[in-house]
Amino acid sequence: MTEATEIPPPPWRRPKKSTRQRRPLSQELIVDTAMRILDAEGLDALSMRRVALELQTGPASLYAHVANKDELLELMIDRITGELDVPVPDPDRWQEQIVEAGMEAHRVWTRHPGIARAALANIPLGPNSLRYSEALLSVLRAGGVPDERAGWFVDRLSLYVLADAFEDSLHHERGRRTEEDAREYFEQVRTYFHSLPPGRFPVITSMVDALVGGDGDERLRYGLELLVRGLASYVPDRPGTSTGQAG
Amino acid sequence: MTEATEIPPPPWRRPKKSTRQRRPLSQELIVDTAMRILDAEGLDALSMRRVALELQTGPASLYAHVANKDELLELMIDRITGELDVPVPDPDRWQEQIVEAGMEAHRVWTRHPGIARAALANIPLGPNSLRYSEALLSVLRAGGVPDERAGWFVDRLSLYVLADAFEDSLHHERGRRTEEDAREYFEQVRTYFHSLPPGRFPVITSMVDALVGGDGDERLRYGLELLVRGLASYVPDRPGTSTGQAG
DNA sequence: GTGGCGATCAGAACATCGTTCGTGACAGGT
DNA sequence: ACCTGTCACGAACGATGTTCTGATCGCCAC
Repeated sequence: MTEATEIPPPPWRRPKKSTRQRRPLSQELIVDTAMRILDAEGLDALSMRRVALELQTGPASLYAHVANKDELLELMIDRITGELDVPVPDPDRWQEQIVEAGMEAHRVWTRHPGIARAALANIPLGPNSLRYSEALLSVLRAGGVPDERAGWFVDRLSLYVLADAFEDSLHHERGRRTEEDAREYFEQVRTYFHSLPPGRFPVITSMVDALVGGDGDERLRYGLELLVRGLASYVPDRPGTSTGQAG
Repeated sequence: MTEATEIPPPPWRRPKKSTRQRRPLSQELIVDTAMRILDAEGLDALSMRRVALELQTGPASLYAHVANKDELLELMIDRITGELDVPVPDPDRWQEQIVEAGMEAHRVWTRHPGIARAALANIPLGPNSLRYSEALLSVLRAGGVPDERAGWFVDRLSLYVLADAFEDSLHHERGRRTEEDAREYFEQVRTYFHSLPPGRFPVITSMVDALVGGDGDERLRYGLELLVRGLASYVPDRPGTSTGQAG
């Protein structure tokens, strides 16, 4: 009948040393709870009220520890950035390392659905973000990329990765949740392309398969490879190294 | 006392031929009004209530002509896509043409602040979008890009351009509106980078200028050039053509 | 000319949201 | 033992998108 986890402590059993009876409610606890909601139900379900409810309190209580929802999101973003593994620079594999870092970053961002949108709103300056940027720049420098090219590259790279993650979350939001739904949606697009008048759209109708083929991961990787190969075209040749950029 | 624009027509002066006394309220009129609000005050100010208010009616009236806000946004997006100029394929200049097309698309999207976010949510299939994709694919085909590469490329390209426009609108939303604000913000970031401990962030602190230099347009163009040069590395050499992709 | 019908309009309401106001309770210093 | 200031939180404010329910209007058949 009674739930073991819910009953309040008996009044005669006052905790000694004046431990607060009220739940101590800290910024960290709020972020914890928000992360749990985000991961389980997505950004749409993450409201201040929802977090407060989960903590069995009112919405106003949160504002003592967090300025507003935007600040809460920023705190969450830096925590997520801490999940990113940073590669150890290997001069001979810098292109693969960048591509793999991009793939992994995308994996991490989509694991917390919708938050990528908030990550686009600011230049990431938290400690974890700095650590991550430092690592990527090290990989590029080891690869012989000139500084002026490398600096902007990490900016463009993370913009691209975040955008793809955000796009995924938007599609998710629009009902295309499972891999099956996505396939079905793509199939609709394919048949629509096939139904177009070839006279007016000669190119599209002649390359439908090239347009709708491939899943999200393949497209993501392709874009990363475009960026990296583009960057490689700015790298002066080192003796004894073949970058394979003319293919 | 009485305002000339507000007084109703006198009852005895009934318009002939049964011209509707009520404003005829059509889908096109709704999109017109929504575009006006969007351009003047941004996506945040664009609510169904605001559109209805502008049309001197209630919010519910709009739903007879538009399924919901998402559909209204889609209609606006296709109309905006119609503003995009399409290049005439020139095989010798395809790389510049793609870069310029990207720059111009970004200009158009940022002219309607915030709407890029909605454009990311769906594969664009309206008539204007198809016309635009057809044109870009023609440029790529003229340049000798293999179909499998070209198909995904337009997808990645528009993702990148839309993401940059969306990012701009987010920064705009966060108060960094004028060119002056942006410069000030960048200056803050520069001094923050300079204040970092060089022991822990040797790479970042040694290339601050390369990180924070340049304005939005330069960065946008750089990313476009990365993508195009990356794509060029997949294009088989044509005799008598120098693509300049090495160094 | 007139009656009726279907499309169009719009007021009110519902369930949300982020955020703020004001009040209450508790802890620690004096 | 009182006082003070910080923290907690119910209630409320002004928004939002959308739906329900009538009311109203124009057109067409008769």
